[in-house]
Order: sequence, then C-alpha cells, then structure tokens
Amino acid sequence: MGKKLSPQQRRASLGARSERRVREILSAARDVFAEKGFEKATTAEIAQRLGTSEATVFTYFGSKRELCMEVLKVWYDEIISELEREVPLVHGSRARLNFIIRKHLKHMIEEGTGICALVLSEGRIADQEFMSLIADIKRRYIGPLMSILSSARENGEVRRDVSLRLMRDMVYGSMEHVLWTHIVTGRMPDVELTASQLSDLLWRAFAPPDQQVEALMQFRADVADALRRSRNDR
Amino acid sequence: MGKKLSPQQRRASLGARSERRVREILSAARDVFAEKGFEKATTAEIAQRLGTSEATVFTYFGSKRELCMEVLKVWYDEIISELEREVPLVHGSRARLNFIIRKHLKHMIEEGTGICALVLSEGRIADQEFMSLIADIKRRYIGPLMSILSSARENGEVRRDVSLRLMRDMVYGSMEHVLWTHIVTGRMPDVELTASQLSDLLWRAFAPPDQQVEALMQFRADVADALRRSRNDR
Amino acid sequence: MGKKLSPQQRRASLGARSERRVREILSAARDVFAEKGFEKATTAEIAQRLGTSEATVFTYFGSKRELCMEVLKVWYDEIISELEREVPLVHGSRARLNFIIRKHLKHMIEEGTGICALVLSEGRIADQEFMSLIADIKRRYIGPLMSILSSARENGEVRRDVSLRLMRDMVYGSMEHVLWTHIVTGRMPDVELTASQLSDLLWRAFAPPDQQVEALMQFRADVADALRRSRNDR
Amino acid sequence: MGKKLSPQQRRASLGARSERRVREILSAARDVFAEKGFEKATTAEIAQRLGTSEATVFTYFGSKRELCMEVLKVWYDEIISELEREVPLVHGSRARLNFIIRKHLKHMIEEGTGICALVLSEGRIADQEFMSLIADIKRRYIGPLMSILSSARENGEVRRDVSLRLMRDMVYGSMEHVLWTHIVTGRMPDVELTASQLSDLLWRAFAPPDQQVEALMQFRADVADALRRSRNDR
DNA sequence: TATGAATGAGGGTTCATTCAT
DNA sequence: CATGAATGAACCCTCATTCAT
Repeated sequence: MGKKLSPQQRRASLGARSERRVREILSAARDVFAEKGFEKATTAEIAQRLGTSEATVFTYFGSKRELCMEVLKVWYDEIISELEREVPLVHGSRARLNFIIRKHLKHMIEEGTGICALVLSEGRIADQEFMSLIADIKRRYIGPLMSILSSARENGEVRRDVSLRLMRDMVYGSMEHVLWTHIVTGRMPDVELTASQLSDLLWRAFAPPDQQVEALMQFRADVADALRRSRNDR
Repeated sequence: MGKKLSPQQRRASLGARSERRVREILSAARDVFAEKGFEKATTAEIAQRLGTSEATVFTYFGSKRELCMEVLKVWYDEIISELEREVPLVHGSRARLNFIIRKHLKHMIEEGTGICALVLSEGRIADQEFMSLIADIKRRYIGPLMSILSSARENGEVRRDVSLRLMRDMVYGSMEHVLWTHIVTGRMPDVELTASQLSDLLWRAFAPPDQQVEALMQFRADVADALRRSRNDR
Repeated sequence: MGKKLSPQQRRASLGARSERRVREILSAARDVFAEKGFEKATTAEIAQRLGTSEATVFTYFGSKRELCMEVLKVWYDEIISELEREVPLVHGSRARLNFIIRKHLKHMIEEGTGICALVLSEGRIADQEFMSLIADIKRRYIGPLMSILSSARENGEVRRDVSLRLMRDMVYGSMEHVLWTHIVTGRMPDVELTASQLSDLLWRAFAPPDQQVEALMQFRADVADALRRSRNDR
Repeated sequence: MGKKLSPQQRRASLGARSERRVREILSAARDVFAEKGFEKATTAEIAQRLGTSEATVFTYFGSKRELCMEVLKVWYDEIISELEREVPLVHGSRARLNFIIRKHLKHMIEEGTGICALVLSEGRIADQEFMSLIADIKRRYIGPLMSILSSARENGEVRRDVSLRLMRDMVYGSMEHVLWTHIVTGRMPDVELTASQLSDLLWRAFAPPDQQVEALMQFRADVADALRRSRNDR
C-alpha cells in the first residue's frame, strides 16, 4: 500500500512511441556493458550515447543492475526462441546437439567479444538477487539441450551411468571455455569446424560403450582371468 | 619520472619480518575477496581484519587489483607445484588426466565456494592489464595437462584430428561448469565419482576413433593366432 | 514578463467539472502527505493514486509546496468554520475554552496520526514563503480562542498581568504536545478526559489571583521585603 | 561477520587530534542545519564551510542523518548536564520548575532561532529509526522535570487527579509554542518575565485546589506566632 | 484540458589511494 | 616501517517541473 512506483508499473503504461525508446536504451546499454563490463560501465555513458539524460534511462529501468539484466535477457531470449523454433526442424539427437553447439558459438562470436564476455562473466555474478533472476533464463536456455539428452537416453543413444547434469556441464563448459579463449587471445575460431569437432567428441563421450567393444572387453577380461588362474595354479 | 616500484621490486627489498607481513596480508585479502568478490571487497575491511591500517596494505601492494592478482597467484602456485610434483608419480596418460581432474575439483571444493567463485569469476574479468598478468599463471597451470595430452597423442592414445587446445577447453570448461553449478546450487558434488566419470568420458572423447576397438581386435587376433600356433605346434 | 497565474486565479477560471478535479487531487494529496510527510511524499504517487499524470496535478497546483499548503488550508478551513459556527452556541468563557480544546483534540485524533503529524510538523517548517502563507490561516484558526480570552479578561474572569499571547501559547502548545505524544507513542488518549482536565488546569492558571490570596501574598511580599532590608542594613 | 565498517568503529579508534575534528564538523554542521533545516542542508555545504571535502565528513559520521542526530545530541547533552548539575542546587519544587523553564527558554533563545527551529522541528520528525534514537535523549531531558513533579506530588504540592504526563505536556508544549512564536514573528521575548509568568501560571494550574491559600495562611500564622514569641521573650 | 515523456539539477555516499609524521 | 587522516573523483539515483501534442 503506497509503496514506491516500480519502473515496471511505469513501463506497463507506455505507448508504442516509448517501446522504441526502450529498445534504444537497451541497445546503447548493451554496447556500453559489452565494452566496459558491468562494473566499469556507467549510466552516464549509456545516456550520453543515446543523447539523452541519465534520468531518462532511469525512467525506463529501475537500476543499473536491472538494465543489465534486461540486456542479458534480451540476448538470451533471442537465441532461446531461435533454438525453440529451429531445433525441432533438425532430425536426430546427434544432429541436434551439433546444431545447438554451432548456433551458440556462432551467436556468441557474431555479437562480438564484448557482449560475449558480458554474457559469460555477468552470468557468473554471485549476487543473490541477481542470480535468482538469471536462473530462470538459464533454465529455459538449457531446456532444449536437456530434452535432447533426455530423449536420446531413452533411445539408448546416450549412456545411462552418467547424470544428464554432468553432460550439460560438459557441453556448456566446453563451449564457454572455447569462447573465453577466443576473447582472451583474440584468435577467431573456425565456428563450423569447432562445432562439428566438439559435438563429435561430446557425442562419442556420451555414447554408451559399443556392443562389440563390450564383447571384446569381456573376452580380454576372460583371457586375463584365465591367465591369472593358470599362474596361481602353478 | 620515477615510475612506481613494481611489487616485485618492493618486496625484494623486504626483510624476513616483512615477508610474514606479506603473507598475513595475502591471507586476509584472500578471505575478504573470497567472501565478497573483487568489486565488493574493500581495502578497508582487509586492513581491519589484519588490525592494521589501509596504508600498510598499500605499502606492500601497489593496488587492490594487484593484491587480488597476488592472491590468485598464490592460490595457483600452490596447486601448480603440487601438480608438477605429483603428476609424474602417476603412470599412464589416462590415469594422469584423472588425477588432474580429481585434484582440481577437490582443491576448489575444499577451499570453499568463496575462493572457488573468486578464481572462476575473477579469472574471467575482461580487464586487459589483468588478463595479460593472469595469462602466465594460467599457462603454467595448464602445462601439465597439455604435456599429458601431447605425449598421449604421440603414443597414439589421443586422436590427431582435433587440436589440443580444444581438448584443453573441454577439460577445463567441463570442470569449471561443474564447479559453478556447485556454487550456484550449493549442492556438494561427489568429487571422486564426478572426477572419474568426467575423465572417463573425456578420455573416451579424446581416444582415436578406432583405436580402442582395433586394439581389442588386435588382441583377439593375437590370442587366436597364438592358439592356432599352439595347436599347430602340437 | 507573464508571471505565473496564482492558484486562485487559475482556479477562478475553472468550470464546475474542474472543481471536482481540484477536490480529488487535494484528497489524494492529503492521503499521501499524511502517510509520508511532505518531504517523502512524491507528486508521482499522488498522481498515481488519482489515476492521472503528474502533469495534471501541476495544471491545478503550481508546485508541490503549494499543493501541500492547500491541503493544510482545507483542513484548517474545515475546523475553523466549525468553530466559528459552533463556539457562539456555547455559553460561558470557560465552557468555550473547553469546547475548543475538545474539538481540536478530537478533530486531530480522528483524522488519524498521519494528517495530524502533517499539520503539526509541517506547521513548523522553517520555510519563509511557507510560513507567511500559513500565518494567515493560523491567525484565523486562533481567532476564536483569542476573542474568548479577550472578552473573558474584560469580565475579570482572566488575569490582566499576563499577555493573551502567552495564554494562547499555553493552550495550543499543551494540546500540540499531547497530540505529539500520541503520535510518537501510539497510545490513544482519552479525548474527553484530557480535554476537560486540560481546560480545567488552564482555566485555573488563567484565573485572576483570588482577593484573599492576593492580600496574603502581599503580606508575604512585605515580610520578605522587610527581611531583605533588615539584612542589608546590617 | 565481516559486515561493513561502521563509522562508530572508525571513530572509536581516533586519537586526540581527530576529536577536535569531530567537534569542528559538529559545529559546522550545526550552523548549516540551523540555517537551512535538515532537508535543505547539504553535506557539500557543511564540508565547504570546514574547508574540507565531503569525504572527510563521512569519515567521521556515517550519514547526514546521523550527523544531524549527533548535533542534536550535543545540544541536548549540554543543557541536560547543566540541568542535572544545577537543579539540585535550587530549593523548592516551584523554584525548580521556574529554573527549568528559564533555563530552557534562555538556552534556546541564546543559541539563535536557527538551532532552536532545528531542535523543535527535527525533534518532530516522524522517522522511525530516527525517533527511537531521539527518544532516549528526550527521556533524559525530561527527567529532571518529571522528578520534580513526582516528588512535589508526594509532598502534596501538586494535585493528584491529573497525570504527570499531561503536566509535562503542558510545560514543554507551552515553552515550545512560545519559542515557535518567537521564531516565526522574530520578536524577542523577555525571557525572565516569560519564564516567571509561565512557571507561575503552570504552578497555579498544578497546585491542588486549596493548597495555595492554606500555605499562605500557614505562613501568616507562623509569622504571627514568631512575632508573639519574640514579644514574649522580651 | 490532459498527458506522455523528458530532464536539469543536484544529493548522499563510497573507496582506493596518497602523504606527512 | 607504519599509520592516522584526508580526499579526489566518481557514481547511482531521485523527483519536481516543463512542454509539445
């Protein structure tokens, strides 16, 4: 009752004209955050690039943090909706994994190292209030991969003795490290090649041990066993 | 015009008594950085925990950033020298990979989420001067793994069609993501299990496509051959 | 160069429909000012409660300060006209004093602590322009009491050796302190009892010293005087 | 554990040199707050008058509010300790009441209308955190009066049918209103006269209905008695 | 008349860093 | 060498007020 006006409330009542404003601000903010990182970015610079006053920025976004959040959200929303739209068009679990990896790497690299670094490092902020907000986004983002792995496991394409969580960590961890290397070294990776190699390797890792191999290993074990027994007999 | 002394130069001129001071400061700083993260940590709090003044801290370390760097360096040095000492005692490339992964996960988790988060997120600061300084450390840190992979490749244990860099990214990326999940969710992972599964999966990924099967088939052929020969001999 | 229209001028040119608007705004403003106090109240919140824009508020009232003034004015006008209407119906100076006190306390307490605190503390703002504006209101407000005291003095019901101003200060000061205690502690005072006790005590204070007492005091004064002289003589 | 450093902690460790600084800041702050009131005063101006930076002010006082609080506290402490020291030297309840009133009025008026207005209006801020802090001060400030009234009641000098709280409200309320009139009108009141009249009227109000007359008659009887005895002695 | 939108003009607060002693 | 004290330099955020439509 009678609490402060939240910027959400404010924004809820905005017409079409100001929707453009929101986009403009988000765009400028994204640029600045990308260039400087969250802490070193200033609301003053964001406003200045827009040619407006800081107050205008704060009319649309309640705080610097919230603005940054929104920037990340927009970035994620874009790729999430692309994934949700396009992944079903690809057939086969392995092809889908490849598709997701390629998409992610391309998206990150095309946006430039700035936003890429922002997404990677701000996604790691250990700020409590911030983290709960980003948790949802991340969950949705990871959704497609998880359902691919999950159904692949039902089909027997993926091993059962390893948790999906670990596999997810391997997929995203590998990609993120690749991207971070790109940011740090400045070397532009060959997206197609990296994506195909990465998905190939990961798929191989996730695949259940081959039947044939299994049989062979069993054979070798039997031989070894026999050998041991024969020695002990002596 | 009289550039500032580098911390090395400064510390080089310090007596034994002061070396203890340096360690005390580093210790307090590590605690604070671990609890708050770099940006939210303050030099005031570090000094307060030491029971000295902020000025004293700046007598030994040129800046907050440098102090944090040094903290990370010490942390890395510790694990690096452990690795350099112990890895040679382990035999077999695969066992060594497993050893490194287990060591890393354990080390990180035992230090508590604080320093762990610090290492993970400050290792990702997009600060130019910072990054070049940390590059050296990381290179040394990654050294043992790289030589394992490198020599394993010579032995034919690891595929040749994928760059070692990508493999390194997979190893460290996977581990970091696992750890970050740990930090965010607070769930304590089973280090032994995770390490063994992770190294298993990664090794499987790195193995040359046919090598395993081929080796086994070769073995069976050899056994069969030996058997035949033994019969013929009769 | 085209001074701004005074609120009176502005409102004078408004139709009947707009007069309702003025009342609505005043009502919302009173609520907000009462809840938050002048400084913490915002025009944004006032507008929001009305469901209109801040600009509308400024169409009717030149400034936040003026709006607050107007709120207080309305509040005072209400009680002033009640007093001017009802005081004459009460007979006897003392009964009238009692009536005014009871009325004031009741009015203040019934409005809730919010508006009560507003009236008490904003009535104390050391703002020059504000104070001169509120001076008129206060003078009218205090009018009834002053005429009661004045005519009571003519009748000999009230002592002549003390200024009416001091008596007024005692009346309003006492009431305000009682009310402030109510606001701060939250304890609801018994209005009837407090009013009757207060007016009783005050009336006793204002009453001219009794004849007999006067004589006795004169005697005592004489004795004291003689005593002093006798000492000085020595 | 590891919370922010409070300015109290900081101040606790200050030497004699900085105690002077604290006093200087308090002095400058008192001037500015007195001139502008709390809300319109700025920390910038306080610092500027000291010839230092705002940061210095914040080294010694955690916030603008706290600084203002401290200003008021110092003001109150001064008069409180004077009262606690001097009241016992005065004999007789009535004389003590008179003493307190005169002291209060003088203190307030001598300090100038600025600090006087500050004390009166900031003492009325309905700010929760602030109020609890000022409550203690006020309680101590009111202490001497309350014990006078309390013991006077035991002696039968003060009526029993009215709460001491109401009397207190009458005493302080009257004084505050007198002072506020002084501030608003700028007319300098005759402190001695006002104090004596006020205490006279209040005492008359507080006195049990007949006590005064009886006391005087007792006095006359005593004098007459003494006279008789002195004659008989001869 | 009504209002969506913008903003000028600060305000309080933080903190790494410096320097005289 | 240690440190008490000071501070420059920002930074985020607020809000009454204006104005074109």
